Amino acid sequence: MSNTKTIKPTESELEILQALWSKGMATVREVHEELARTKDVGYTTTLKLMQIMHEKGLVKRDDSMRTHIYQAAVNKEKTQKHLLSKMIDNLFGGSPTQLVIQALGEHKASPEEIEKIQAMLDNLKKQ
Amino acid sequence: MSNTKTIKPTESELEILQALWSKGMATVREVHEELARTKDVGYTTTLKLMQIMHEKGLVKRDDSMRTHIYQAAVNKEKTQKHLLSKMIDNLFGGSPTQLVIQALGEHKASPEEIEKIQAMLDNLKKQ
DNA sequence: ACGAATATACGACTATTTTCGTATTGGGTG
DNA sequence: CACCCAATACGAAAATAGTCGTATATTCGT
Repeated sequence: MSNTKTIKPTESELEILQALWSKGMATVREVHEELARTKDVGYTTTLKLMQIMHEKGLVKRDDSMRTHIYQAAVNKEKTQKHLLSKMIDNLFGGSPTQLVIQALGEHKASPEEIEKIQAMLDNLKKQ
Repeated sequence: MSNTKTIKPTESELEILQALWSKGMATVREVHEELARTKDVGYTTTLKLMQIMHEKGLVKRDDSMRTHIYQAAVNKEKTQKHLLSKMIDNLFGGSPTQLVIQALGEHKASPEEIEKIQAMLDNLKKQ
């Protein structure tokens, strides 16, 4: 009960989370410059977004200094799984298998990767 | 190519598309009753949504009769692949394998489904 | 033929997300 | 110290999504 807080970052929030996941810790400026590479957006927009994310608990920050240092407060894998679930529900009629089949059918995987998945499946079958 | 149109249905629109994909053709009433099974929403809300989707070109309809008949105007597999690709790029560093692993790790698949995926992987390896 | 049921159209209201302008504050530099 | 730059705070507009009430039209049963 305590957790299971609905992780539901918006599209823009996800972009910021990605930047933070890859950087670990970062200032608003750094995150903004990362976003600005692919998107035309103002600095204060990024700032505001990150402030809102802080209120929502999506990011943590150290504001003991004038320039605040942010980091993600939500786990990357958890977030991935959550959004994956959403997609499975919304788009694949609740069937993870359908999603997997589509993903593998469309996007080429190397033999090594295929082995990796097969190993995982073998493992799953044993349970 | 008439395509390259950004397929970006909202969450509610996706629910409706799912109903239409499974039914092929359906009235607003039929779609609404499908949605109402899992969601508390008014009939006119569903109607309005479907009208908007019609304007956007997400659905087609035959309005030659009083009760209009709707059907999806976007292909299911294409939509799935499109959104899947986006997610792989945005959230899984471009690695479909990572996505597959997450999906299988979180969501239980039945032994039959596992077999199905394994068969597919075997097939992929042969190429 | 009339009333009930059911359909569409459409406007408007709410909520959420995204955007940015402007004010203010804190430091560093000359 | 005075000035300038970079940073945060904050309000509010703009854009998008979702909701539903109500008006109107059509069909159907009796």
